[in-house]
Order: sequence, then structure tokens, then C-alpha cells
Amino acid sequence: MTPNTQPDTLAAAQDRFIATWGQMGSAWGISRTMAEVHALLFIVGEPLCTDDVMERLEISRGSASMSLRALVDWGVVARAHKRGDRKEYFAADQDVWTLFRAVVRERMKREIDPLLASLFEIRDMTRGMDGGVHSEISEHNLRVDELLQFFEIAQAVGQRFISPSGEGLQAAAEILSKTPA
Amino acid sequence: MTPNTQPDTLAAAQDRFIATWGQMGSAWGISRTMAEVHALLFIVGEPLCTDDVMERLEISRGSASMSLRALVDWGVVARAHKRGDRKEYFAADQDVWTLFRAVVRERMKREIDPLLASLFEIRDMTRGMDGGVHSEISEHNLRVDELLQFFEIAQAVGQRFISPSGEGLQAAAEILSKTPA
DNA sequence: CGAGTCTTTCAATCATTCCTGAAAGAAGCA
DNA sequence: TGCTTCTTTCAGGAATGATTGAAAGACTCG
Repeated sequence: MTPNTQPDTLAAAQDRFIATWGQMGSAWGISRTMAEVHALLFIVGEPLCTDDVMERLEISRGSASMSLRALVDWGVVARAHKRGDRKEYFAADQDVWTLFRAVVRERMKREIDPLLASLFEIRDMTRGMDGGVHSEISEHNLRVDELLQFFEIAQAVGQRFISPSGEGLQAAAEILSKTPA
Repeated sequence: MTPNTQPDTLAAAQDRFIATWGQMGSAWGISRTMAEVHALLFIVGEPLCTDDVMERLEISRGSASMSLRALVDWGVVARAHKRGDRKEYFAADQDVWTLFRAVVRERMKREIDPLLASLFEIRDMTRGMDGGVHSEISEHNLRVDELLQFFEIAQAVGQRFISPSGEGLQAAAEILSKTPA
């Protein structure tokens, strides 16, 4: 075993993780680069500056800057500073559940909330136009109402999950996953 | 109120719904068109043939065909036939929870499962290379293991949800959403 | 205040994903 | 089987979304 085996393997494992996480990202509506930047910060576990990110990921300065900024906005990466260094450093939150909560929060804001708003408006368009129980309009209203109910439940569950007391849900999930169906 | 007010309003509400659902779709990694086709079938509530879909959505034959096929593969739309008509008709499942289960199933297959497989491989790359508790490798392994744990829980919860006995989870979610945090 | 260093912005370019439409393929019927 | 009707496929074009890189902006320090 040469002295370099360990570092090389570590770097390879990191690269592999970055690629995997990047793929995952695209499936989640997060741009591949942004996911890769997060993966890098998460897996190295220590603060990195913009240039570190640029070099390791071979991306442009602009791209690195945008991605880092977005990750900070999402609340999954924190800015950090080193004494006697003017550069800004970035570190990923190391708690997986915190990360997941941030993702849920962000997606609720961008997806569920607008969807619910639209559904309410759609329902109001045909409110009180029912021409008897079996009319097309009533059936339409029924369908919209069912969706509304569903997404209201989804919103409530999601909100509970991301709330401070969401710890409870986390525990619930862990237990749930272990109990046989 | 002219005789045409109701039908027009209904059509408008349907269009609005289709647009909304389409947007939603893109956020979910489903192509907009595919989501719109589903929205149409869901909201009209009765079987439609390829030409109906093409006309209403103003899309090409190829696009309609592909979307319909994909929806059937997902299990959220069923083929139907009309007596004395050689055309194929398509009808969306009207149960929202069934729909949601299909989405979860599909996304697990495409996202969680491959991700878990990769994470296992990544872990194996640095297995048994730990150079003491505080080595870089150990810390790396710790991080990977935490992710593995998390996604194994996610997978278990998801599987339980989509299983036949997933009805239980549905009930749980409904209760959960109503209980105050 | 001005030089130097670091960060952000944004128009142009590039990549990816999606849709089209025509042609090939099935499937039913006489 | 040959004709008709309907469905699927797929190469190319269109649209959408991401990335670059250079220039402008912001901040520090002497």
C-alpha cells in the first residue's frame, strides 16, 4: 500500500458522492451544479472558499457564486470566515434531518402553497353553479374539492414536519420504518 | 345568464386546472405536457381518445401518444374501449390517494433506489481504511453512513406507504394533519 | 482616498429536454 | 390477404434552462 492510497481513495469516493448527489439534485428540481456544490461542502465537512469550489468542481466563478448563494438562501450552507483572511468560506450543515427539513420547507413554499392558492381560485369559479347532484359542474366541484382536501393534509403534515416540534415526526418516521408492516 | 354561461365557465375552470397541474408537474420532474394530459383526463372524469386530447391541449399526435403511454405505465390512467369504436380511450383514476401512491412508487424507483445503491458502493470504497477515530476517512465514513441511514428510513416509510396496507399511513396522515402541533 | 482583493451580476453561449410530424407498424375487418 | 383506421416511433427542430466570463460592484486596509 503506497502512502498515497488513502488520500486518493478518499478523493475518489468524494467525487463519486458528488456525482451521485448531483444526479439526485436534477431529479429534485435543483440544478446539478448546485447539488454538486452542496455535495462537495457536505462530504469534505469543512469550510471551503469560492476558489476551492471552482477548482474541485471545474466550474466558473459565476456558477460557483450563484450556487453558493442559493444554498445559503436555502439555509443548508452557512457562511464562515477565517481570521486574517478576507475570503468568504462556506460550510454545509452536517445534520441530514436539518437538510431534509430545509428541502421540504423550500418545496412547500414553491409548490404546495401556490398550488393550493390556485385550487381555491378554481373552486370559486364554479361555486354555487351546481345544477343538481349529477350535473357536470357538481362532479367537477367534487373532484376539485377532493384535491383540495388532499393538499391541505399534505401542507399540514409538511408544516408539522418542518416546525421545531418536527423532531417528533422524525422519531415517528424512524419507528415506522422499523415496525413490520 | 345566457344558456352558455355554465359550460363556458366549466371549460375555463378546467383549463385553469390543467395549467396549474401542468406547472406542478414540471416541479415534480414530470414533463409539463404529460401532467397536462393527466390533468385533462382527471378533471373531465370520463374517457377521452387521443384526438380529443390533441384538440383540447393543442399538442401533436406523437406527444399525446407518448404522454398517454407514460401515464398508463405509471398506473394513473387506464385504457378503455367503447363498443363499436376501434379507437382507444383513456381514463384517469379518480382517487387522489391512489394517484399519490403511484407518484411515490415511481419516484422511489427512479430516485431513492439508485441513490441507495450508489451510497452503498461509496461506503465500500473506504471500508476498513479508517486510520483512527479522528482521521479524515473515519469522518467521511460517518457522513456517508448517516446519509445511508436516512435514506433507508425514507425507503422504508415510502414502501410502507405504497404497500396495500398503506391505507394505514393515509389515515395517520389525516389524523396528524388535524391534531394541533 | 485609492489600490487591491473578493463577490455578484448578466448578456451571450451552450446543453438538455421536449415536441413535432411524417413514416412505419399494428390491429381489425371484409 | 389487402384495405382501412388507429397507434407508436424517432430524427430533427424548438424551447427552456444552465453556465460562462468579463465587467461592475462592494468591501478592507494602509
